[in-house]
Amino acid sequence: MSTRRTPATGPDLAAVAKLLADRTRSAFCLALLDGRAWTASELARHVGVAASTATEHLHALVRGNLLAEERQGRHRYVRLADAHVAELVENLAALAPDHRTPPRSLSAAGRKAALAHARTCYDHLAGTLGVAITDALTERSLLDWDNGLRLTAEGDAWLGELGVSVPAGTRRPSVRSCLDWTERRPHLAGAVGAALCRHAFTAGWVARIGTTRAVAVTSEGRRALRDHFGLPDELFSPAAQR
Amino acid sequence: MSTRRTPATGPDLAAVAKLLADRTRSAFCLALLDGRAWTASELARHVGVAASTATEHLHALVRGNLLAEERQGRHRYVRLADAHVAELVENLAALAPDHRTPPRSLSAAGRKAALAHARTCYDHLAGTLGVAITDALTERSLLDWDNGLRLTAEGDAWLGELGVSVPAGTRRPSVRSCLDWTERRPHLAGAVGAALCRHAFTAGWVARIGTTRAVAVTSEGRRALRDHFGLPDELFSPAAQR
DNA sequence: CGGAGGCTTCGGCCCCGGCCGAAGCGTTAC
DNA sequence: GTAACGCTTCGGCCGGGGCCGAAGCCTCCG
Repeated sequence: MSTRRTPATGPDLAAVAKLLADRTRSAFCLALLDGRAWTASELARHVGVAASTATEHLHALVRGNLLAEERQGRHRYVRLADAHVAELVENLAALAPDHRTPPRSLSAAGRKAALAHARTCYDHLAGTLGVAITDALTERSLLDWDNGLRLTAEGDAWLGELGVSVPAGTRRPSVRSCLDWTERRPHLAGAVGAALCRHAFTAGWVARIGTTRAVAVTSEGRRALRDHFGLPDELFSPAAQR
Repeated sequence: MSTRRTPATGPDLAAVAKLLADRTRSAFCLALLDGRAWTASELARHVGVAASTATEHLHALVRGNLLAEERQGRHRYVRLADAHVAELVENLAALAPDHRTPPRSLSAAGRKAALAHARTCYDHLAGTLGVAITDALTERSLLDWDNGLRLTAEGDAWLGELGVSVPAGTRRPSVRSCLDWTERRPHLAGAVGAALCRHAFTAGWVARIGTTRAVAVTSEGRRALRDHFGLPDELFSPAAQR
């Protein structure tokens, strides 16, 4: 009965898709899009399933090479296996019908606003902040979208002056556009996006809000955004976050 | 019981993934990656399921906006909805474990060889041919991979001389790299890849083999590949296909 | 050394969804 | 007009898989 099927030539698309075809597992991946490592129980609590259920799902995702795991003592940390997986998840999210569920409570609204304002998306910056930076770079001709996204020569030099070093020689595209679902507009990803994000953290421009993927722009950050990107202070003042 | 779950914030990734999480549906999409429109019964026969089964799957894929359909008399033609979907399917295939099932028969081996040799991949050229063209463009500095894939100024001019017009002003990236599963190497996709493929067909460089997505390089095609890309004749002589 | 907490395994429940064949409808071909 | 053909709907079968709680293991902490 089961042998009726044709011998299944080509890659087993369905096997990968099946891993993401479950609300719980996809919620895990969406959470992990922040690029950090989560423990199994954090994820379980986050999506509201029993620990045993989370364990099984995580095993499946790790076996399928979508997640990488790291054991530390009694904790099991998982993160997205690589940038390819992150890109796949983004792709799926972009094609998915967005529910746009309105927040149920005041605190949820606050959390949502903070997330929309500035957050990490895998390894780069997203939200209003990410889009604003991307727009600023475009306006100053450091990025060029006309013939497919690319970094201009000026952009390359500008990065150097800023002291941002982009790892070279990898297969990873240096600039890539990432469409996120809160802004519905593309922002800068790829190796340059990641380097810029790293720089923003090490230079103290931004800091994580608690353990979420939302980030806050510091006062140094506001100064840097004004000086280096020409972005007005008000845009990222604490008052603007609410 | 079902209301225990958290209210499902964000896009419904799983809904899209579920559409591709079935061997039959994913086989449909893989077949449709050739960029052409297939009838429902063609697809049913192709993957070996009953017509009624195919109907239901196709409805699901159309409702999920992964496929577009077109009715003509008693036929129902379906094709991938757009380039985004094609890209998603490719992404999934790239992450999937490839079975590399050896062909079961001589004719199957022949078909497989023809496919590996030259074929369409959604709307651009793939297989040995696609990779060879991409490599030739790279070698002549018409494509630049160093800072993310981009078309160089020379490449832009070269396309114009060749008489290939690339539709401008769309959101689609002009050049994009596509990793296909037979070559395991990237080849040229995006708007330029599509335009080049269109040109190859209209200029009579290549022709479809029957109704498959495999294509044959014509004698004019071999001449053009030599003159314009510096590719040796032998590479695409009919004898080389086996 | 004992308790707490994180993770895992197992058994059992239940529902979802993929499959087919039969029957029916509409279009095309003769 | 009649026959063939493509597609669709429906009912029924069956397996896979997602969920939980209980019990157990291992690590960390006091």
